[in-house]
Amino acid sequence: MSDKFLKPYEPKEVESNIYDLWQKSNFFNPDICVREGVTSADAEPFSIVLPPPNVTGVLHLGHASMLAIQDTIIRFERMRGKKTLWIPGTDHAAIATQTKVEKLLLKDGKRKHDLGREAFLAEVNAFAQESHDTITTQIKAMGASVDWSREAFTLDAQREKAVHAAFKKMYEDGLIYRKEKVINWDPKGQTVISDDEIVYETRKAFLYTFKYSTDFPIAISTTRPETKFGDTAVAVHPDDTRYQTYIGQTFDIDFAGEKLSIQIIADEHVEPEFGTGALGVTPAHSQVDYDMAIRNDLPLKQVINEYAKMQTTSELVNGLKVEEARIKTVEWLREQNLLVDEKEIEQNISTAERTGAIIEPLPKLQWFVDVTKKFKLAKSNLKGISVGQEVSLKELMQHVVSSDQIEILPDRFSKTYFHWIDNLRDWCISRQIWYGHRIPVWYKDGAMQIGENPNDDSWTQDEDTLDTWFSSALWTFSTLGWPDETADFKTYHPTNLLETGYDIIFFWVARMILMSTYLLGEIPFKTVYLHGLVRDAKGKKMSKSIGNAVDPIDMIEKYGADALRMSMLVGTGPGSDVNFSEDKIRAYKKFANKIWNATRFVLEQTSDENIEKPASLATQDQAYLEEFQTLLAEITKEMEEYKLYLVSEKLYHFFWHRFADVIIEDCKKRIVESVSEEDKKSAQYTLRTLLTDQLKALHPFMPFITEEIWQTIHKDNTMLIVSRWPLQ
RNA sequence: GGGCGAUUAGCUCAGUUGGCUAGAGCAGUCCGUUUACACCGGAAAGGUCGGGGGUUCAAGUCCCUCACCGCCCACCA
Repeated sequence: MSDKFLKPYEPKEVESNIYDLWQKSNFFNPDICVREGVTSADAEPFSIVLPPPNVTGVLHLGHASMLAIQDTIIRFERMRGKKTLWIPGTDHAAIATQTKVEKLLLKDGKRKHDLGREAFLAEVNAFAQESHDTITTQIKAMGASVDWSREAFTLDAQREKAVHAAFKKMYEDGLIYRKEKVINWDPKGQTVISDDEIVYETRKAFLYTFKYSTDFPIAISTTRPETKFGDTAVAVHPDDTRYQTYIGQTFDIDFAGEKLSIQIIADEHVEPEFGTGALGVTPAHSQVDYDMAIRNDLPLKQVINEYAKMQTTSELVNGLKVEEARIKTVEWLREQNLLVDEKEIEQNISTAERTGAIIEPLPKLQWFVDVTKKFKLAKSNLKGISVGQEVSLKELMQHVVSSDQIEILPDRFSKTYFHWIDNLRDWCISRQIWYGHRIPVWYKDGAMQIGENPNDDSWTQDEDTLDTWFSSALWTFSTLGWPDETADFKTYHPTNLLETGYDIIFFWVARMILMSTYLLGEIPFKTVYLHGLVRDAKGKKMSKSIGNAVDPIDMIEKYGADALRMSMLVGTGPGSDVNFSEDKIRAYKKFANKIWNATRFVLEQTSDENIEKPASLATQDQAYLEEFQTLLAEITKEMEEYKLYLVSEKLYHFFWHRFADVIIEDCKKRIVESVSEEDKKSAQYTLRTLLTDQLKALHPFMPFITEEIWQTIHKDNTMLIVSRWPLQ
């Protein structure tokens, strides 16, 4: 027996060595597994793409949980003999990374526009590289058996090729278009953002009721009087008896020096019970009003610019920030005796996810993906939709989930998904930032070239970049070499499992389904496993600014990666948030030590390296072995259903409370008392077999300690990582 | 306004398709260091499974309802 078992288990001394050993073996790469004969060439493939962490900094416990779940599943399938591929990578996370670097530069007094596009991007790339390196180290520390030879980045050359190909096809199918529309403008980030990047905040606001002028017949209500300089209509409900006589009339008004031409229109969307039942329509500065303007053919009048400042002919507010203009306007209304009422109300205000700025709706020329337009599907492996069939992107997204071609775990998120699609508007994909995939469109004298670089200086490329989720949406197949027809793509797509957080179901999961079904006529993955958020001990969301974020590396240093992994897995079902508990991690460190000591005892009692199966096993031993096999059968089924929260607990329970507490104690007695040589041999064989099989069964969950023990026991250069799952 | 989740031992949480005396970690009580393990073992204690109603031979588990907490979505300005 090795002397190392005489001391308590010390994860720090073994983990990095074991990871090196795995990397040297190249068994993370399925091609090597086939070459070395541990996986058969015609084995069933099993693939997962790692949700690429943003290169904005370091990994948090949520990532640790994600890596633990995926690695456990991948290791299980590898041990079952499948051709197993887990692709790692990172995400450039356009807005998030750019915002982060801008903040860092500002500390040195540097601004992005002073640097210029090229120099600024060099700064961002340097930051991204550093962040990438840290992330890579962390992924390794968790024991993740990803195939590093296939690592990808959402902004590298191969992924750019995919982005261009996707953009081109969508443009040619009329699904990508450029148009001036009212969009969500982030005045702080100086870019448009999509509907999904808006975060609503509840705030107190005043609802003002007033008339534009003394001779205007209808009072209107608004929380934003300053936008009224841009009004082109007043809308009332068609059935509202109070205003029938005015419908269709137009009023010319002097509103604090601004000439307004207000049409009275009828629109179903006006709520007669709210305020006066009359709505001042500001088509250029409200999404709702814009839609109303389109329906009623109203003119747009922009009075607020990109810096959230007024641009009016009214001297009263021109050049002021919107908040100042609001105060001025209300003062003016009061002086003119036009203000009828003001009251405090609660209001949902739109803010930008990344910068926190209040969104200013503005009319702007942007690129969009049309989600409702019908087109002919070019390729299809989808059940229920044939090649050439007319569908919309919305319908594709709905169909593959409602027809169970994609299963979402837990199931309740399917409902959330469908609801999102029902409310989905066209996806704004252009951004006025520098970091990201530049829009693959080139202009020259009014001509446009789409998707392919003309490589000619007389053409100018579009200044904007793409929404970061555009490239992420291609991830399941861009990582496999698409648009090239690679062997990897043919073998590993669709992927088997997508494991990610429920908070990005719209941003990412839905967009991947959109792109994959549209471009390939294939689902991107068969199962979506959504994990919850890791919160702090009190249930608060972890964040760096609050200072309650826990670094997984600290936990690994203290307790070992195996303990951290187990603590993230046991009892944590899909979709439920977990509160961080250091006690829980500590408990699994003790478990690792328990495994260590039980091994020591078994080795002491079974000194021969290879214990032969005795001619006859004691009845009791037979029962022990059968008990474990029964458990294994149960566990194997649950693993296939991704119920890791049950399996991990059951393995823990069996090892400690059956094997250590009962079986070892029983065998110990029989070996020490040695009633008969036959019975002793039977007990020894049982101990050894149960230990070995449990090491195998525990390996996907606690890969380091199990491999370390395996390496110590076996001198034949075999590795636990590619040993066979012990179910007979 | 709509939808969803949670409510189980002092604390943090499991409980798989309804089925034997409801589990784990931590905290806490008593005993134990005769050789696997004090990062331990043994024993005891602790729960009207949020309230109420219903279905069933049987409910923490299914249905209805109420309460409280939390999350997501939404064009009442």
